[in-house]
Amino acid sequence: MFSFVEENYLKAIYHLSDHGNESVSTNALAEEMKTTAASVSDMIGKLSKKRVVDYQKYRGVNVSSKGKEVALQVIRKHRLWEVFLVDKLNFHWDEVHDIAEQLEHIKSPLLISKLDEFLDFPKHDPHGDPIPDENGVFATVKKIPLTELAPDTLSQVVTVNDSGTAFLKYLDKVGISIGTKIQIDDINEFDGSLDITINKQKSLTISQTAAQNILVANS
Amino acid sequence: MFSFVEENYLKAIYHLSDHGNESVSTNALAEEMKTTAASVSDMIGKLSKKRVVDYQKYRGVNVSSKGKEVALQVIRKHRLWEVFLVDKLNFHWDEVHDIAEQLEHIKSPLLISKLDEFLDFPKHDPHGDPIPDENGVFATVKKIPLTELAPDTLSQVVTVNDSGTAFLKYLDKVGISIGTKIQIDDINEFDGSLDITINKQKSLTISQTAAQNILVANS
DNA sequence: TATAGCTTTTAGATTTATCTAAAAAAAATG
DNA sequence: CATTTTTTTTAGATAAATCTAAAAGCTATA
Repeated sequence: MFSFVEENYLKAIYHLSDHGNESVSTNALAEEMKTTAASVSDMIGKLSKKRVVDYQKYRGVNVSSKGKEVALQVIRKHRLWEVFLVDKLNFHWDEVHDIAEQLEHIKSPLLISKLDEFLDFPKHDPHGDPIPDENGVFATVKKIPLTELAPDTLSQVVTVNDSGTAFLKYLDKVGISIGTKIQIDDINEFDGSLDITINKQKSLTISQTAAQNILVANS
Repeated sequence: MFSFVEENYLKAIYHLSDHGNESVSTNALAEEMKTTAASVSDMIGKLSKKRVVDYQKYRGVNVSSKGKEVALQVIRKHRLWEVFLVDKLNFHWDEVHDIAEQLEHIKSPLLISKLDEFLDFPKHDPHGDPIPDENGVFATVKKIPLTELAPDTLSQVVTVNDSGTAFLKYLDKVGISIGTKIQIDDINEFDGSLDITINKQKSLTISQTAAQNILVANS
């Protein structure tokens, strides 16, 4: 079993190593964990003894395959709890990180599988980040512009193309953010604008230009 | 702020002292916490310095008014999470204690107030224990036999009178347990039997004898 | 390639919560 | 009421995670 602190280190190493692809320096990890290089050295030694990281002195550190598994389960829990907080408790997506940071350490595989079911097996968190399954596998989804989505198909916003302030401000105003669920109700042929429903609640019309810049995935 | 361990000690002292009414011996507390008297002595000294317990050497310990507040908030969180686990995630009421024991330490007042709302402001947990409000106050509810409940009023099972095996087995079979929400739909005059709906889902008829032994509170 | 400068590790302390063993205080009993 | 028994506290150690300060190892460059 791993302590909260050990889990947080594994998660940080996983992220900083770009999903385990490159090794992480002690200093980079110290900055991420808001601690000193000395503390990081200590902890890496400990994790290495537990065989969850690969480590050689002065050569940086990376997650081992076992460590990657642990990190992915923590990430899975974090993201599922974020979905719960936003979808069920009506938190805004930018308020949930710190709470999920605590909830991710709750130990109970049954709890997580029941939570997953309760949330209807979401594939992305409210920030649009993918949620690994119980085996640590990310669903591969292809992102398409909203203009290419088939009518009456439920999708979820994954990214936006145009990250200019004006566009983001517009999205915020109409209530679209990453993770928002969108369905196309009708296409207005004369100008290509779309009548859509967001989060199964609010209906509105958006221009073809806006729709081209909203990337969605079938959810 | 209090550590998980400190919160657990305060909760244990609150319970063993019968809601703060009598002082608790070091040994009793050691047994409850599954630790040694020496560890308890240490921790009591620490809690005393933080002014959350009243303590004189060799005289036992009790929660101070500040400590009682802390304990009641932890108890509130524990019981709300139990309601969530049973009502929303379909756990059985006897599986939830250990998970709630972890969830009760999550720090976020906003989370708890939103959870409370999401659960529809429950007054009792799935074991029938009352849930203190945000000020640590227990709702005073009067328990009445189901036979005396007004029709179409939502109530919640608090206790049962007849604790014989046969009756408990019957309740289990029809899906009634402590915490179950019950509404009376109709009273059959000729034999006093009741048509009821439980948890806003399932309808059934129970005998007058059974109803007399089910104690409910307006929820 | 020698060395200055940065990174990393080690050494030694500190804090929190625990332990065992021993001492001190209180309670029970003859 | 003295003494045995039980309870409680103190003393000293341990393990986890952290810190500061100093030593050791890399690396870039002059």
